[in-house]
Amino acid sequence: MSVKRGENDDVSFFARVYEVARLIPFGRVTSYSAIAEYLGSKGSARMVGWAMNQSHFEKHRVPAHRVVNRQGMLTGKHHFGGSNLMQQLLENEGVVVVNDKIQNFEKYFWDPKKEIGMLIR
DNA sequence: TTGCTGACCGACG
DNA sequence: CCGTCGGCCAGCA
Repeated sequence: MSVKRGENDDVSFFARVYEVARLIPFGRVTSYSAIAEYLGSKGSARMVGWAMNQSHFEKHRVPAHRVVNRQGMLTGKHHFGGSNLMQQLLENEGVVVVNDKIQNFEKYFWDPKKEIGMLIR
């Protein structure tokens, strides 16, 4: 009997990523690894990025532009139509981006493990 | 089933 | 500072 990896009782790994991504407040950003760590798979930041890639197929719009890498760099901007749309969206929310990198990243950083934990508490 | 890729991360030299 | 490598796991040929 094969074991299905990445799937849980009701929600798949991807669905969880989308769910967390939608919880990111306006004007806030987080990282792939932060989401991965929140989901219990710290080393699977790549899967979060892959999920973001597939997020465009989701009915509800996922704020993928609020998800960047550990350094606060817009590594996934190339997947937003090929232009600097990702940067435009972030700046529209008050986030300053210079040379594809978020300024004061720690200031805007939204840690799901921490923030959501405070909500449920 | 195997092998490769990928919007990442950390370690190593 | 820079390039390279291993680990992580889902999807695809």
